[in-house]
Amino acid sequence: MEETPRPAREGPRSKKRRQTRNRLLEEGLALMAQRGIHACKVEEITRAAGVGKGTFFTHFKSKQHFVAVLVDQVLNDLVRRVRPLGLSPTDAESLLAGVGTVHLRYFQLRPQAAALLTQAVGLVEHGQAGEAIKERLAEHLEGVAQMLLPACQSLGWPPEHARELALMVLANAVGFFYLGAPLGLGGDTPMSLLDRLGRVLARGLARKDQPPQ
Amino acid sequence: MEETPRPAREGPRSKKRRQTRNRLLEEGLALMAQRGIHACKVEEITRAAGVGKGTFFTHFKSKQHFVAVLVDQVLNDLVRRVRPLGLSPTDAESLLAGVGTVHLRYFQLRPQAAALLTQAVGLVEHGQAGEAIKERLAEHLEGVAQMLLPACQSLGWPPEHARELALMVLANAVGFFYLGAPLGLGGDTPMSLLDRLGRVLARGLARKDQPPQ
Amino acid sequence: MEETPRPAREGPRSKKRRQTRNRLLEEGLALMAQRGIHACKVEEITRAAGVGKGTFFTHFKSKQHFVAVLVDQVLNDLVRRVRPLGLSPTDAESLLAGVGTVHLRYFQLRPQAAALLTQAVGLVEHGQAGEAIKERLAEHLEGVAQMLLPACQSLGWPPEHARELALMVLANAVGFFYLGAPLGLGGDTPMSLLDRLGRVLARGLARKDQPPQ
Amino acid sequence: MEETPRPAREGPRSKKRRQTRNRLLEEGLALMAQRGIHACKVEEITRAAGVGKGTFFTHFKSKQHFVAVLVDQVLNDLVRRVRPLGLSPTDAESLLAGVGTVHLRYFQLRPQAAALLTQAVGLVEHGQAGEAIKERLAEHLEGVAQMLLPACQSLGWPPEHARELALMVLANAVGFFYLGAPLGLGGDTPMSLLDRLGRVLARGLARKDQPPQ
DNA sequence: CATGAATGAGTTTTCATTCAT
DNA sequence: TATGAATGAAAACTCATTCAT
Repeated sequence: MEETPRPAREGPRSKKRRQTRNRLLEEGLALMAQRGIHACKVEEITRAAGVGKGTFFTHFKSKQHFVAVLVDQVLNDLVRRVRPLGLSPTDAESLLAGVGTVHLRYFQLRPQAAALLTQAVGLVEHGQAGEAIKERLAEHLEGVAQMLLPACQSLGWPPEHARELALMVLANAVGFFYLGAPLGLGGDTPMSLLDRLGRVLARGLARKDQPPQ
Repeated sequence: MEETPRPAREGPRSKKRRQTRNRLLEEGLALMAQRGIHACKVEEITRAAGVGKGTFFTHFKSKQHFVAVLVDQVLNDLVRRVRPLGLSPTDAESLLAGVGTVHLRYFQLRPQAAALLTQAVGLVEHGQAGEAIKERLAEHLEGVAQMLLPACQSLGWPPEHARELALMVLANAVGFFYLGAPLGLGGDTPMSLLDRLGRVLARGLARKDQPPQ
Repeated sequence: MEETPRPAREGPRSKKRRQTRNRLLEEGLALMAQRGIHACKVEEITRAAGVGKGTFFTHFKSKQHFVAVLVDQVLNDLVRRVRPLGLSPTDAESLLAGVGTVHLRYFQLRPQAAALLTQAVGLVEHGQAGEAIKERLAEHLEGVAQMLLPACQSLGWPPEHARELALMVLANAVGFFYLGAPLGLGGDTPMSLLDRLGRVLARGLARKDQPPQ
Repeated sequence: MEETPRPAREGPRSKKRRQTRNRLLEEGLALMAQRGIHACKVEEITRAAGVGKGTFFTHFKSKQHFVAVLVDQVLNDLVRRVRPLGLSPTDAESLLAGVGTVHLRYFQLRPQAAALLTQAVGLVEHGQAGEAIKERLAEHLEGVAQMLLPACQSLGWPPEHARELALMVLANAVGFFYLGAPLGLGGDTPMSLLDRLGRVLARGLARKDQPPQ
């Protein structure tokens, strides 16, 4: 992932080439999020990027691989904000709250990323690019789960289900903004409320369970 | 929504016709969830339902309308489980916890429903059927928001943002199982953990905010 | 081969359907022979047959399968003329001469068939349809070889190389008219000469070898 | 034909350039014979020759012209073996037998040449390069026909049909190895049998025609 | 000259939808 | 009403060819 697909060679003079590639990714993310992965045609992307149709396929083996690269980028970007939280040691609740809040803020500012991730999941069963997406997603969740692992114990959450915790955090944020977007919900939610939602998981788990009845 | 498109009259004698329609919806939901709305072809659905391809279009104006009907059904079904919680008065936390838990349980048992709702959102901008889906979704959230309204006050949640609360509950459940499914997450989560997650929103909100530091 | 590919069911009322299929094959053979298999586009064939482009693919899984069916037809047709010669017992030379002459006459009258067979060989390595073509061709040669088997002995031709004999007869005729066509050769060769050429293989083999010099 | 297209002058110093050109032709012949003229992409050829894609077009005006050059080369090569037979005077039968045998041997050793010639015929109607191929082929046959002319009389073959004789000899050999190749026939035919086949035309024609029945 | 990045015309194939039977 | 044959608009992708470096 993330490397040039056809010929891996990246000449030094081709700074322009990389710029084109980035423009394609940028415009592609925007268009796919806006109109849907399927409704968005390759030619639209190239037109938006100001290059010929064929150019797309010199950068990406297929439309699906393009999506896979996009997913990879988004997750890399996301993890860059999340990881730091795991480095400075805090109590379990603060850690989880931080992670939740960062997720919500991230996708509030980038509803495109939420749209992309959600729709990309639909490709997971189709072709090798789909497989790549699936693996990347699994890897990401695994990473976040590792981060949350220390918190599990003090929250009384079984560590073998840490991945579900990570999933819940992601699904929360992604789902909220993906479902909300077309309904005009989520985008304008005040940050104070959003933060409160972000902390909710942590707080809810932290509170001592009363006898379940 | 929910009415036969071409001839609006639903003859009482044609029980078989309704059966066919239901079989189409049933198989369609399964196939669309499994293979994706786009990858699932009309002919696959009719074949699975044991009818000719043309029959599909005597029941549904288009493939998109079919999806709209499916969405309508799913939301009707969901609301049928949720509504009762709003009728017997309880405290805010219990109400919200109940709603959350019901959502999670519902979609754990029906990952198809989660897949359908998520993918249907991608159609929202396309055509009149998309519009219908959007409206139905908005209406649904509005309904749940109404239900949660009484809880808002005691939780200190601004009532004009009740819809966001409803959205969060739905997004939680739908996202968790839709993203989790291809990764093998969520489906096997023990009910005890799931319930804990279901209550999390309620508990997290209920807990008194300490001074934010 | 030779059967409807997608859905094998052939309703009784659809005589028209089979007519369409035949028209496609007919026009396809003509166009492919004239302009080359590659240069001949599917849409040209359907246009010539007076049907929509999509119709082609309801009859044939792909363009290559179409060619495979065509090859099958041509070989069936050819064998229908050749086989009778093997039934009435004659001497080796007459048998071989007859087979050679029939081949030449056949392809003189049907240069399209020669063009098709030749070009179809070029597809042999590509895809499953290519495989089918290859097998059909092998089967055909095997059949002719069987026919020629009795003649081998009296001609002193090793029976395990009977297939080469069959190949030579076919290659002769096909090559002659395929290479000759664009040069204006072959088509007008008087039948008397053609027959002489047809007998040539038989006579040449029949003649006792003098001590090789 | 045979001259470099863009700049017709063949600088004496650029030996390397000619080497590159030859490598392209060599690899091109091999690849086109192996995978088919159409399936073989320009880039494959340049890659095999170890040069950049653009280089191809500095040597050849187009892919089709490349094929034309290849055809020209093959025929030149072939004629180099055939011509000597016409110089030392022999009887008609020996001449024809020699020509036939040389053809068969030539293409048995060079199935690539057979494949190329056959497929090149398919280009004959397309573009100016096709025209060039056609003319080169006609010229070649004319040449061989001239060679065979003296034999015609004593064989009782009408001299105005000498070109058909030449065509038959070529078609024989080319067809045999082109059709045979994918079926595994021809390549291993023992030389003794091959020579017998090569002489067949001569012998068959030489024998006095009995009253045709 | 050599190169490989860019290009877009061109092709096969798919599939929702229509409609005659 | 049910059917499945026919349709053609689309869309991804290919690849010979051009051209700036």
